[in-house]
Amino acid sequence: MQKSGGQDQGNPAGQIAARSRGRPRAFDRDAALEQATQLFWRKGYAATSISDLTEAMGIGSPSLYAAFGSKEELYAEALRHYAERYEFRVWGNFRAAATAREAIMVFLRDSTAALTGSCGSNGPLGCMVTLSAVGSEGHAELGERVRVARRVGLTRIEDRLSRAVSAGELAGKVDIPGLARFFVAVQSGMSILARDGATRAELEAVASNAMRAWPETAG
Amino acid sequence: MQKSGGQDQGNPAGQIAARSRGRPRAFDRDAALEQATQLFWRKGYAATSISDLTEAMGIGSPSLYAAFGSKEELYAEALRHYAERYEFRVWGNFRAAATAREAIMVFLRDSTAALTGSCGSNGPLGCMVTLSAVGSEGHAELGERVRVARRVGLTRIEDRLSRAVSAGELAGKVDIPGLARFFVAVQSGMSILARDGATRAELEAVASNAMRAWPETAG
DNA sequence: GGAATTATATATCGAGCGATGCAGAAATCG
DNA sequence: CGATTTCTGCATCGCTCGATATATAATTCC
Repeated sequence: MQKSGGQDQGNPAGQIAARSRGRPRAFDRDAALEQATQLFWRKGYAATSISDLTEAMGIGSPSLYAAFGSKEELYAEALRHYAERYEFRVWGNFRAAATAREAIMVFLRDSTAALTGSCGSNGPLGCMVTLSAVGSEGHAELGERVRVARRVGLTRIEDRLSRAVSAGELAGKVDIPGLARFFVAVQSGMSILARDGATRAELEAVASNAMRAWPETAG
Repeated sequence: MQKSGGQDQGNPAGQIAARSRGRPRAFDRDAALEQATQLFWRKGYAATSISDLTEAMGIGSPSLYAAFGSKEELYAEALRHYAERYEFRVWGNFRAAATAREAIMVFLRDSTAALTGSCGSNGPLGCMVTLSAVGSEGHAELGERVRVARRVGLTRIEDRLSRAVSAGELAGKVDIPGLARFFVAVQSGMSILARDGATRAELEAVASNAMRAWPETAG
């Protein structure tokens, strides 16, 4: 439908791309994308209008369409931006943890901070990916992207738990996908609690309770 | 804004109201409300248009406005309808359970069926109340109704757990609001998993894992 | 039957939606 | 410099949104 090309401004390593000719863009594309992301994050896809976006981004609609193509493409790029800019708050320490149990623990604990905005983030409450309902709103392609993003988290946990089985930290009979889905479900539930105004301390209690479900090592 | 009165057709006990004069309504109001409920449930408030609604309900827009007042009022009534028509699938056995532990267990187990449509329900996947984002979409009053509905579930569990403390089933030192919020979070997370296509068996595994977090009676 | 009352069907309403056409401004290239 | 290229601001496109005015059909009351 759209001439998808665009200018591929998203260069891989933050480098300034080869200078194009013609009039230069008058706004900071990344800053505008950040504003759009937060708006989609807070209000969802359907309830966010182009007017809302252009006002928050401080640009006119032709500039928006020149830089991002369409509302759908902008949302897709906002999802990418969100993953790059915010997900490390939840997954950063997860990767570095020595044991799977600690990994899950910091995953849940860091989530309490990220979801309630207690980590210095200026973002809205809850997780943009978890709370997105764009797939149910009649935008199948975007919905699939969101589902994939959700599945990434599940797979990360599954992989970490599988490694724990190999390392003897978990018994081989443990249902790894089931356990992984449980922890993902807990974090998803925390997103909804956060959006309803739950405090970080309240989410900490949820996380502590969830950790009690950790399988007995039966040592 | 609107002349809110209407005809108060929702009589308390399913009785047929005193026959009004004039031309009778040509459609079944409850059946139409059921259709509207399922549409809001599946697509959300913002993404559901009046055209969608009138088509699904099989009526013209003037009939919709005569019967329900406005889109917002229709959504509010759909929430009420949803609570009356669907919530017993999740909470019915909860009330009858002998112990708090069994109550939570059947609450989660019945949720797996209700959320995946495995209970003979023809409804969409997931919970309409849990997954609603109407409050973030700029409709504060509806958002508050949804938040209240979500809080009802939390309070039910809190009350049941408190009774369990009184009955000696749980130790007095247990953080009841925290434990209640944990189980609510698990069920909310199951709603999102269900909407993403999780099977009932997968949700059963989530429920089983969650039950392992039940506090030790330390007998 | 005739008057009064109420619901429906058709055809819109103004507003806002997502998206563009166009002319001018601002840069690079020769 | 002039030619070319690209972006921006203004105005607006066609469309759909939520919501109604109007005329007609269907019922009750007398």
